[in-house]
Amino acid sequence: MDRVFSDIDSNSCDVFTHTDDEESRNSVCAEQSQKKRRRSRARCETAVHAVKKNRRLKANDRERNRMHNLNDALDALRGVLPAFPDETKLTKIETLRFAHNYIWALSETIRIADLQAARPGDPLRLTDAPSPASDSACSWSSSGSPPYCSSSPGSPSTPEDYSLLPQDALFGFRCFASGVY
DNA sequence: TAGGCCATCTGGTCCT
DNA sequence: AGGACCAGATGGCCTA
Repeated sequence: MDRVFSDIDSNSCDVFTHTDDEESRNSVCAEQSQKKRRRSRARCETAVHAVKKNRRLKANDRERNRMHNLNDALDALRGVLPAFPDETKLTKIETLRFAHNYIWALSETIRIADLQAARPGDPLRLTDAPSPASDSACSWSSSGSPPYCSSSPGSPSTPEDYSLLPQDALFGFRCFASGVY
């Protein structure tokens, strides 16, 4: 902000410094010069204000557009996530958490399918599943939002939960992201 | 009415 | 120098 003032002062307002010596030599015109200076200063200040205001408005506009782009991306993300017809729109944080968990569920689906393909006829054991996320890896946000697992997002917390995988898990993760769990 | 969510404004910092 | 990004502040709207 101070940069704006210095820019103006060093360009359009430098008349203040350049006229000082002349005024001291011509005392008759001192009062007139002072009035002139005050008017010039007032003009400069309003000009500075206008420049500052204009830059601010432009910055606000860019910021608005940036946030709109961000919201468009979130809408696109909501669009590719499974949803029920009568469901209310996911909030921003829910969308991000659900997407996180959804990706995890899909990768688990692929992994289990690969295991079954590699060992046909061999029933999948719980020991084949990855270690469930420890409770310490999950945290509640201060706002009371649903828990979020940083290590293995949305991964079931108990071995029994793996019975949900893979298809049923998607519903569970949705509820998880929405705080229904 | 309190709390959650959201849009917007704003000033600071970093990057090109 | 100007734009992008970020975080804090503020006010409006909605719901339990």
